[in-house]
Amino acid sequence: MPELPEVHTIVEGLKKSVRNCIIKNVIVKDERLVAYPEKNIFIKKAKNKKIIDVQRRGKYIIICLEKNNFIIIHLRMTGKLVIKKTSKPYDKHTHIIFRLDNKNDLRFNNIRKFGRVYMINENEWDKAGSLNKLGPEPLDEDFQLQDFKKLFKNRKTNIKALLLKQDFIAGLGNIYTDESLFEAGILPDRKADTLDEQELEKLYQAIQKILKKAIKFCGTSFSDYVNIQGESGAFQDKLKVYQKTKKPCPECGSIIKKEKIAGRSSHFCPECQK
DNA sequence: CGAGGTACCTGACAGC
DNA sequence: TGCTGTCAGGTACCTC
Repeated sequence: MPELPEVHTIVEGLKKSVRNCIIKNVIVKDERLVAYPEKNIFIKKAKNKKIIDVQRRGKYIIICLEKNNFIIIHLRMTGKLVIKKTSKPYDKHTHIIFRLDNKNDLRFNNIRKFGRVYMINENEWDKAGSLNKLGPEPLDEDFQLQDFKKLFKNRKTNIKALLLKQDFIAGLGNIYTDESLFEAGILPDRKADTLDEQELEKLYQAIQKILKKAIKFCGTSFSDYVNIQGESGAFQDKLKVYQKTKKPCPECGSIIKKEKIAGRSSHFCPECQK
């Protein structure tokens, strides 16, 4: 489900709802989702630990526990985190339950079971998927235009594939790459080394603008909800090309096209994007 | 290293 | 109604 703005929204919700709670128990209904360490060790390590804070890096959710332990969650395609009263029955797709000390559960729902959780200490960042290999945060204040331009040195692949690579830049997924490329007027199959200085600047500005706007609207929800209380985001109403195949471009009226690029369906305006 | 394909899963929807 | 095929917001792993 989620890209950077959705994960950001979820993390903000988690800060309000689980900070200072103690994890009393963990119930794992499908151990495939526990990537590290082994299920029983995971449960043992999480038990009776206090949640100090919740943070985000790329699309990873980082739940900071006392004693420098961290629960890392990646939602992948269909993952959701919800707060439910402990007394409420589980959803069909609830696979991991963190039972808290305030009569609430933090539940990890995951239709397609692609999501993963990790439990690490301060020396185990390399155990949490590709968390320690992520590229820069696009909204980091220190991430300036010149840093963005530097990333493009010697990169020859198409721009869509590059923006989707989490070790190139963190947090962008299929929605926001398509929307950012439209905003910047760049076709998704352009080779990265053909972008001129002006186009790189437009793309840098577009990514910032789109992500900030999506965060403001609490992300994009299609059939799913986004935030921890089950409320929808609203950015889906602001999308200009993503899932607008055969609809008129909001800028020029041309028909929006969809093509498979970098293995993902890519939406673009053949007139506005060059 | 880069690029491209496939695997992992379930459900929704289109077309017959 | 029900079958089949395709598609889905992501990433890991394999091969060339």
